[in-house]
Order: sequence, then structure tokens, then C-alpha cells
Amino acid sequence: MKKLSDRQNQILDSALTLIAEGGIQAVTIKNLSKQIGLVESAIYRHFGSKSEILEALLVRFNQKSVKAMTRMREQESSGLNQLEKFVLNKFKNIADDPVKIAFIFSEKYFLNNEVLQNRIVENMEMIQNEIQRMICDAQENNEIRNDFDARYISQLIMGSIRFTATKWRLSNYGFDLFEEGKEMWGTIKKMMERNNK
Amino acid sequence: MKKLSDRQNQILDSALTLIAEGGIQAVTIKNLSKQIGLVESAIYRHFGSKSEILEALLVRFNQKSVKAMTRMREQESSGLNQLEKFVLNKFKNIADDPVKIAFIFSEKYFLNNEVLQNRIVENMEMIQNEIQRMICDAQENNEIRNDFDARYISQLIMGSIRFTATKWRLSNYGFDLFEEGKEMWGTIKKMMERNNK
DNA sequence: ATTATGTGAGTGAGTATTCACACACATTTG
DNA sequence: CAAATGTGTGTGAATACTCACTCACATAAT
Repeated sequence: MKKLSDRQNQILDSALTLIAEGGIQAVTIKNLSKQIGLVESAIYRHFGSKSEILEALLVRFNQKSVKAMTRMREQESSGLNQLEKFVLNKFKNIADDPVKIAFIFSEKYFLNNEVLQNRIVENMEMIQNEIQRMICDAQENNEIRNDFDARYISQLIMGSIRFTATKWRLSNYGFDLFEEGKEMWGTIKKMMERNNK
Repeated sequence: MKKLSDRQNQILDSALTLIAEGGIQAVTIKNLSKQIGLVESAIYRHFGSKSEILEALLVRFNQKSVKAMTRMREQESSGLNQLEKFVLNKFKNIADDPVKIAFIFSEKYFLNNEVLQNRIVENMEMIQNEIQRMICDAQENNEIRNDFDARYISQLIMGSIRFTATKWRLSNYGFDLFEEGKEMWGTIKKMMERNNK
């Protein structure tokens, strides 16, 4: 919960840029220092190790997620509306800022480091819980069918978002992610609603 | 399409074992040779480069997928049945053999190499097309609702499988993936069916 | 005898990290 | 006021290690 210095924040920003350009592998002490205009060893004046840099990055990332989620919860709209806003926003954010998907892509890299891995799981669960809450809300308001488990729906939604984003990345950003996301959400919404045909 | 020698296959098997144990990062020439009981340079008698090893691995992987898919298609059951079998099988296979999820996890690693990246995309699309076909079948047979685009459903299904598997991996295999998969499939199936409540 | 396969030593590039040192600035002494 | 000390930040060189890959040479198989 410590506040970061300007230089520390600069290093984290630099790391994000590097991730955007060349994936997590591009985050090396050398690249960081080069981008900032320092010498390699100077980085160690501000972080104890490379792991600490990555961890701070994850912490910042989680804090932003929490903040965005809190803002969403405070809106006084229905569960389904909140969910729609959340999903569309997610697609929009990723499309506008490919760093995010690069970051999500990096999970595997963190698998060796227990601390980092836990941070990722933590964040993932936080988001899934919020989605679950919105779904329960929507079910109670009779906005969507209530004959299935909100947990699996939330997992399905997150999986769909992530997989669509993954395909987007692997296609070298070869389609309009936001448009595709809107279609995807339309399908999910339709599946959750009652139908009498 | 060339046949691989015994030693080449041994190297690929070894690579899979290494991936299972320590992720794609563990696949180094040194580790490969150590595991097989050769000296590092001997590996280069059988593959021109490390990239070639990874590519051959992907080719073998894709071939297996195609074969499994063909077998599935030849079954004379309905689209929905085929789909159910496919999804449950996928979960079972991953649960029985964590190498697969480790391999899937490695996408990001291949992002730098165009050839490898294309192979991954290729395989992904092949699978998605097959799922799509099953869904269309099921729609034509009136087994499921036909008021949505099979493409997005297939994407949703693949995303759900992958995300569930991802969580399983990140939880250090801390739950029963197959049980979770069955529940997940139950939810998806219910969402696709008509309901009159 | 030719070819396929394996060996051992070595290369160059890259990695994170450490170390002695320098300099600007602030705070504390005499 | 001025000298002494401490603190934060930067430098450049060095460390110890891993990586993919090469090459001259040896041995085994056909």
C-alpha cells in the first residue's frame, strides 16, 4: 500500500510500453533503463529486483480494476444494464489499449512465481465475483432466466471475452474487436433471456 | 508431411514432458539433451534449430486434433450429441493430461515467430469450424434454438473451455476439472435449448 | 567406404544482479 | 557562517549464469 515515487511509476509505465511492443519477454532491465534513459544499475535504486517491478505492476493493475468495479457498482442501474456496460467496456478498453491483452497473455510467465500468480488469481476472482453479483441481481429482477447457476454464467462470460481477445491478438489485430464484442454480447444476452419460440 | 525418425519423435516427446513439468520455458536444448541422455550438440543432428522442434511439435499436435475431429464427424449421432461428446472429451483430455493446457498456455511464447503463430491459429480455426458445424447441425434438427449465430456460440464454447482450464491451471489443479466441465456444459446446453418458463 | 550419429569444447549474445565510486543536495554539527 | 555528515540517485565495470548454435573430430551402421 506504499505510495510509489515518480521514478517508480515511470519504470512501471515503461514496462507497460515494453509489454505492448514486444510482450512480457521484452521487459528486461536493459530495455527498461534504455527507454528511460538511465543505466541498468540505476533501476535497482528504485526496485529491489525485477520480480518486484512485475509485482508492483500487477498491484497497480488490480487497483485499477477494483476502482473501475466500484464505480460500476455505485451506478444505480439494473444488474443486466451493469453487466452490459461491463462487458462492452471491457472489449472497448482492450481494443483501445492492447497493453491489457498483452498483460493478460502474460499469465504463463508468472506461473513460476507464487506471489505473482496469486495476485493474478486474486484479481480474476474479484472480477468474476462482481459479474456473478450482477447476474444474481438480474435474475432476482426477472431480467434473465433464473434456472441456472450464476457462477457458470460468469465464467462463460469471462471466457468468451478473453478468448475473443486472444483471437484478436493472434490475428495481429486483424478485425474490429469492439464490433465483434458487441455481437458476442448480443448472443450471450439472447441466451440468458427467456424465449418462447 | 515427412515422417519423423525415432529420435526426432523422442525429442518431441521429451519436449512435451518438459512443458508439462515447467512450461514452455523449460524447453531448452540443454534440458532436452539431458533428458534424452545425449550431448547438446547432438540435438542438432535431428533438428536444424529449436524453432523447428517447436514447429514439429505443433504439427504433430494439429494432426492429432484433425484425427480426433474426423473420428468425431464420422459418428452418426446428432449434432448436439457430437458437441456434447466433444466438449466433455476436451475437459477429460485436459484433466488427464495437463501437458495439453500447458501447451495451450504457450501461445504467447510463439507470438514472435510467424510460422508458429500461424500454425496455432490454423488449429484453433479448424476446431472452431468443426464446432460450428455441429451447432448448425443441431439447429437444423431443431435440437437447439436457431435464432443465433453459430459462430458466436462456437467461440463462446471454446472460450468457456479454455477459461475453465486456465483457472484450473492457475489454481494449481486445485479442483476437479472434469466435474467442473460437466457443470459448465450443462449450463451451456440449457442456454441453447428452448425454454418456456 | 561412405553416411549417420554422437562428442567435447567453444562462441557470442543475452540475462539479472552487485559493486565501488561520484555528485548534488539537505541536514546536522562546530 | 562554514565544515562535516548523511541521503538519494546515477555511473561504469564486472560477475556469474543461461541461451541457441557451431565445428572439428570420433565412432557406429550400412
